[in-house]
Amino acid sequence: MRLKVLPLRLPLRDERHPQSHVCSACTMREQTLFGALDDEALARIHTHIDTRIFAPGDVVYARGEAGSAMFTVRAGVVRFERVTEGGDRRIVRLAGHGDLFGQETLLNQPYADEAVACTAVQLCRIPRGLVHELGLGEPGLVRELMRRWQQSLESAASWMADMATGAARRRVLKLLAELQRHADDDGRIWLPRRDEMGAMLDMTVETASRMVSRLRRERVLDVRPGRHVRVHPEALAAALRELDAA
Amino acid sequence: MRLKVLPLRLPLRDERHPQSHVCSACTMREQTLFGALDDEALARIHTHIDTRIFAPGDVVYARGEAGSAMFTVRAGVVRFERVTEGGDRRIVRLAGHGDLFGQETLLNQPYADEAVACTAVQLCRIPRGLVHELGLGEPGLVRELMRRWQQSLESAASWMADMATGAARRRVLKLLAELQRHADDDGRIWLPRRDEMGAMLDMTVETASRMVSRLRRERVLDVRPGRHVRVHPEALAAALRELDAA
DNA sequence: CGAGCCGTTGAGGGGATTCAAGCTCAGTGG
DNA sequence: CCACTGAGCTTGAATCCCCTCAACGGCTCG
Repeated sequence: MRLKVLPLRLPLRDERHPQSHVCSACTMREQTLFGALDDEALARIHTHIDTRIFAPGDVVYARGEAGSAMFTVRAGVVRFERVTEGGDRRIVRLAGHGDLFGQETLLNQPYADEAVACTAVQLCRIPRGLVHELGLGEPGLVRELMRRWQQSLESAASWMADMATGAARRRVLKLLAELQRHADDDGRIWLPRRDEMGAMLDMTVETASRMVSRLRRERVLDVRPGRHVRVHPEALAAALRELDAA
Repeated sequence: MRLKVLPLRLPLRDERHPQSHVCSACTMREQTLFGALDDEALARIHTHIDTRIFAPGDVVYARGEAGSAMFTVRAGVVRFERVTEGGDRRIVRLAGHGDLFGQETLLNQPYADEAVACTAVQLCRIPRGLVHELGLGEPGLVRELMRRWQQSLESAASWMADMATGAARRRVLKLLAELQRHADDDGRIWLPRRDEMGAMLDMTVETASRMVSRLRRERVLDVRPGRHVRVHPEALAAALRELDAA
């Protein structure tokens, strides 16, 4: 999956333009944390927000790391892992376009999970100092932060209900439905490696492979060369309906 | 499990005492949302916080309900359920002593899960108006709120890693370890009904029963008449270690 | 071109579910 | 007082789904 860098009307890292200009020109402004701020508030920002690119498999941060920034997903998919006492990793949720993560840094807490890029990923790195700079006095910002926190919580809960419940086939179908929400503009989705699917759905690579193969035979999944993967939405919906009927 | 009402130095609902007196006398003050507030701030509270009692099985609120309050657990255990499209319920996490839940009401959102009392439960009902009354200007309160949100998120993620991973025996052992954290003063724990364990751990009642029976034979669990259940901490720890070794 | 990673498929075994029966116990009403 | 009932728990037997172990093919890369 190739990364399409989202357009900014102004160049990044251009010293002639303070951060506020960059943010106010951001194509995602309405969807992000600072969408709630007016230009006047944005103008008070001096801390630097920069855009960072990660390749698939890159670690954004490690669990337990004492970072000092949180992140907004501009493009791509990020996963959050932790390792059980038994020693095998488990993926606890995903983040996609518009999602905020790493908020725990605002509380001076170390990161709770390991964040890993699934696809090519473009992130905005938001230093925690920036939020303090604006102050928690900015009510719009506070509210927006809370909204993000609740969103993460909701995402975790529904991940629990969808990806950790029922037979292997059901879980794989639910995962595909979720991945479809993160599809790119051409309708292509990121299909995890089989061992990654295993870590998400608590199954072996072999089982994951069998499920995928079967879904390909059933024309729910269309895997074309070069990791161009497509889902047939109707077929997927039909398969899910069929499960619920039983 | 009988509910021991936590002592308050001042009576509840006594009109002669404004809310601030009740809160400042609260035996849990340090652990709760308003622990961060000083007496001066507390004095500004006029909205009424009351204590509510629920019996096992009582619904605190339903999913989708447009409530107007959040809750702090003073005593007992609360569970959060949702129903999958297939129609079976799934418990996504628990809350115990000191935990805050229902925060989404601050965002004017309907409750995300159904909240049900597991044991006898004593809650503080905190109307959302109260937070607005204090204003989001109170930085200590905002920070405390964020901390709670992060706590819920962490709880959901670790629930995912513990209760939805591995073989049935492992999941049951992890559940017991979690329940032990919510033990009462006498060291007794709440042992869920078998179908409730099923909803937590995604297994059938029969499997849950078999696992419990086996743990009783192995002297990890001590079930005495009248729902007085005790865990042998060392035996439990040993059983968990044994799993991780394999 | 061999090495290694990733994916796939098969065979066999084991763990969880399914189906079924019986048990305990609290509540109810004769 | 005790039979009756139903809910919750337990146990057994058969089935099935998923894991384990194993082999193999395609692909990339040194």
